[in-house]
Amino acid sequence: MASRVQRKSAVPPAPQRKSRRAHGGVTLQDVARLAGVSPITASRAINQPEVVSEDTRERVQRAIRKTGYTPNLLAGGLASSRSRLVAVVVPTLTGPMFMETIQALTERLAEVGYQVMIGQSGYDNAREDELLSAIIGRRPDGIVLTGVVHSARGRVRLAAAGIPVVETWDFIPTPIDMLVGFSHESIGPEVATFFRQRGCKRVAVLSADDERAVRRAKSFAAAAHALRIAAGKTAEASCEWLPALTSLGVGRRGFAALLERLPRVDGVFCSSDVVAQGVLAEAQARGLRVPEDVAVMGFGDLAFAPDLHPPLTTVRVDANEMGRVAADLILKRVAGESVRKRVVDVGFAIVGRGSA
Amino acid sequence: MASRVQRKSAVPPAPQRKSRRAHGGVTLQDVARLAGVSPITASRAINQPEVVSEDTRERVQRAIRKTGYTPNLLAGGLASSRSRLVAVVVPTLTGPMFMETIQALTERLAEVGYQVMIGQSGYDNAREDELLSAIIGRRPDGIVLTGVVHSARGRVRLAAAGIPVVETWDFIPTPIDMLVGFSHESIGPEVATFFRQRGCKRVAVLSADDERAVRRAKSFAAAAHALRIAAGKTAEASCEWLPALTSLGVGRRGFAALLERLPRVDGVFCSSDVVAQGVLAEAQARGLRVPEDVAVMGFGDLAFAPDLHPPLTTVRVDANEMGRVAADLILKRVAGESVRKRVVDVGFAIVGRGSA
DNA sequence: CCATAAAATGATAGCGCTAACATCCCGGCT
DNA sequence: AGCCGGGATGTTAGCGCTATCATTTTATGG
Repeated sequence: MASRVQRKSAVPPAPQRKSRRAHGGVTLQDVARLAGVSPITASRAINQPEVVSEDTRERVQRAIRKTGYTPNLLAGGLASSRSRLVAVVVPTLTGPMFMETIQALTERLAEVGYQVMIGQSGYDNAREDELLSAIIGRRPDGIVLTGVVHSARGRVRLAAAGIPVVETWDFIPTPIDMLVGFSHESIGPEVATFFRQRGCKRVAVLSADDERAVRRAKSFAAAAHALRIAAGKTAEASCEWLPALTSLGVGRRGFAALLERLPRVDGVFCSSDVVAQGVLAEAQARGLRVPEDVAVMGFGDLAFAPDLHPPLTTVRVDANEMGRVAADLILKRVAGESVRKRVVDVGFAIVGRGSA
Repeated sequence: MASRVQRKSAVPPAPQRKSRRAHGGVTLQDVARLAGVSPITASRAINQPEVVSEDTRERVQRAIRKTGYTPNLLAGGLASSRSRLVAVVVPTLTGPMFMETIQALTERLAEVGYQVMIGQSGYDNAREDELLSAIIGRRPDGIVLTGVVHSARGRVRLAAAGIPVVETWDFIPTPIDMLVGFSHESIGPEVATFFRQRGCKRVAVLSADDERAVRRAKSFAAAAHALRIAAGKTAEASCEWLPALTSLGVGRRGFAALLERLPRVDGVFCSSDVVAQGVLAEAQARGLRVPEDVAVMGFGDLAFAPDLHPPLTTVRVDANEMGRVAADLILKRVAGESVRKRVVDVGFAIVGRGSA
């Protein structure tokens, strides 16, 4: 450490350098001093307990308890380039669809000391770039996208960031990195076939107009048309669109509108169980019997589905599984293991209950 | 640029010191070099654009775009002790109750470049300490608790951490720091009075057994008893308890159990709209007319409440407002302004609709 | 008893950024 | 000319932690 220009004149005895420590917080340094070891040993006692001696570990633990030390994960993350953070992007927090996935993800990650950061993309792609900056800037160890579409620009940025990315709730041929989801396009034909087996002759779909719901709806309408059980003249005519943020009321009014247009409809595929619940309510209010007059199929198999009246027939997707697998994929990557199966199809299943 | 110590003996040409830069990431240094300014000036161009000259700002911006630089917020947070992170603790992610608050909070904070980190406490207090460590370790600029509780030890730790804390969804005399919520105890009497005005003679409460719901239920039962309109012999006997994680089905079966015990009940206060929905379903299945045979009151005024059949009378609390105010309180604190009103009561309101 | 490997600990130098202070530059005023 | 004020920019030194390598201590065997 060479001093600079001045050398003579020992007048300023101590430069009394600044200290930015405003926090008054306890640092690893303090713990180490109290335990009588070097900071790095204290660090090891915390993060790799197996490499330090029993005795040392004890002393450090005691010092931690005495001082109430909480490691600064920002500093640790900066030094080790492991932030122990995983970012999740959801279109919206309200709406039970993705919550289960996030919950499973959060729990799995919490087990190994990881936290989850949430970003809301909204259903428009406007603020997306900003959101990406916020996320990438935090240098998370992984990013989980809940089926969000992304601009080409966004996809490139994500890929370039060198952060493990898991896309969920969808199935596309070219994921940014990894993917765990299911094919929305495969659902339509299966549901259409199910309706035909149940004897429906004029089915329609009541769907939110967010991107994935639209794909389910269109594949359904096309299949129904091909099977000659579509209620409308064309596939498109058999679709009734709802705003992306659905609720029971939206479903209810949507069904009313659908009946207006296609009074003889005898089967409805809904883009979510919430919408289906609205259809059930409207049907009941109009004295339509379910499933005799109109069969109703939901999507999601949410908690309330089996308790509806009649119990809701619906398409189940394993939201939990997606969360767990997404967590595992990221953790595996972080651990340096290479992931062979970068694309996982969790599939779906039609759960036949009373409503169809 | 002074070379260092060695001068003679050019044998070891370069000490070839380690470089931990595994990321290959672009740093502020790179941007600064490209823009022809010092790193600190580049930093200012980003964070305090108003203090640098127009020309410099432009050059830095261009360099950022060219390199695809994304600031490392971990490093920035460490250096400035401002993490631009706010942690939220919820009992559970599923369940729509708190989501609206978190959504509002997230949106407000995103506007000013803050992110939200989520922690799940679960309804038991076991992992709480671990969760607190994880949160405090991240050095968030604020912590939002949905619901107070928390072990004495936890409260002390939070207070000691020196981080602004906002408790929400409750109202207690001695918050850790700040609070925005409403009094659960005040709700019971108002609802009881409402039932009496509606002419109910034998009311009961069907409630989840999480801490705050219990307080609402007990205050209601006590008030109903005092008004002599309780269905049970004692206040406690007028309560039917449900597990904390409620669903439509749980509410439905809970109501069935309640009817078993108190067949002549003519008014039910439910701990959430979801439970109320179950009650409505069960009533319908049994041919009980609502509100003629039994009046039903929910709690939360969730999105579906007005669309139920009959429309649900319920207690509304402004979940959005709580999120917004919580965000504002924290931001104000972060900005160094002192907060005079550290306790905000957002109140509640009974929304009379068809079910009671 | 000493060589040798293995285990435990320590010294050093950053990770990428910003606070605090220092310097420079330029116009305006005496 | 000389000095002052203030805006723009630069220098220095960390923030609190850990990767890397160096050193010390301990176990092991010949």
